[in-house]
Amino acid sequence: MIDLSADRAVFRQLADLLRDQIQSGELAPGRPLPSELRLAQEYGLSRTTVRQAIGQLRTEGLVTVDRPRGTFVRVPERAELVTLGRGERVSARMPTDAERRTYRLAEGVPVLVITATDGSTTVHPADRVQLTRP
Amino acid sequence: MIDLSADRAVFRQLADLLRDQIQSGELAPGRPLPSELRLAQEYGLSRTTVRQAIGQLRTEGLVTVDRPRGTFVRVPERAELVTLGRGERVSARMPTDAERRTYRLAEGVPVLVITATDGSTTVHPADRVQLTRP
DNA sequence: TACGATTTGTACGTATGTATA
DNA sequence: CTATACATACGTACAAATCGT
Repeated sequence: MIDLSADRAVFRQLADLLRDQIQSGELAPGRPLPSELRLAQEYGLSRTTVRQAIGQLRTEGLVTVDRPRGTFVRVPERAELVTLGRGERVSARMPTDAERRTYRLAEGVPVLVITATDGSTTVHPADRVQLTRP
Repeated sequence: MIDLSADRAVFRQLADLLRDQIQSGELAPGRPLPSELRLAQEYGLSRTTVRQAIGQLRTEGLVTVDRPRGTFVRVPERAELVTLGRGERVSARMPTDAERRTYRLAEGVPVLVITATDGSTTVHPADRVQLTRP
């Protein structure tokens, strides 16, 4: 399970375990993770360490927190298709805290930035938009 | 500066201050942030709280840590142009921990995922690739 | 309505390890 | 060799919101 003497940090090992359960479907989208206290007791860790592990999964966009109801496996959003115009360029980056609030972005969700030929940019939440080239 | 009685968490207020200094150019790319201990003393906070603030900026991709040299304002990478093929679709997401290691991605950097018409996908670091539609 | 239990968030502290200058 | 700086991991305490009784 978790090897205290391993090179890899304990909280990363716990994140790995939970990520595996999510990606294997053992923890399906919408399902709650065990509470932080539960995980701490289960694995004999401090709550701090458990929170580090869950924090890792949050930054990866794999789980969302509904405080104080619990932490849940993220349910994929329905993505809207946006057509890319001729000459437009696409990049992606993480939003700032302010952008996250204005776009109501969940944690661990990047934004797609489209730059038009005139230099103007538009920003799209990456979990709700997919770009197409017709 | 920092208002302990404010609604906004102290570590978020500190993150806001530092982010402002970065975005205004007061803290230019490549420049080091004050050390965690320094910031803690400067603002009368615990090192834990300072680390939370810096952690926020790390997830936003604004700073990188070169341990134990210090924490630095991220220097933008030179982006390679990748042409988008007909019918291809683009999305973005955060990499897992394993992907970050394989692609040598810095923290807070998303990946661009291109899905071809046959369903195959290719992954590009979002800080080194920009997509074009000719 | 009221209360208590649960759960996550914030903030503090300590100690130790590791790599760099 | 020493000092510095970030990483990990433990602990405590309290706040805030939700939920069931």
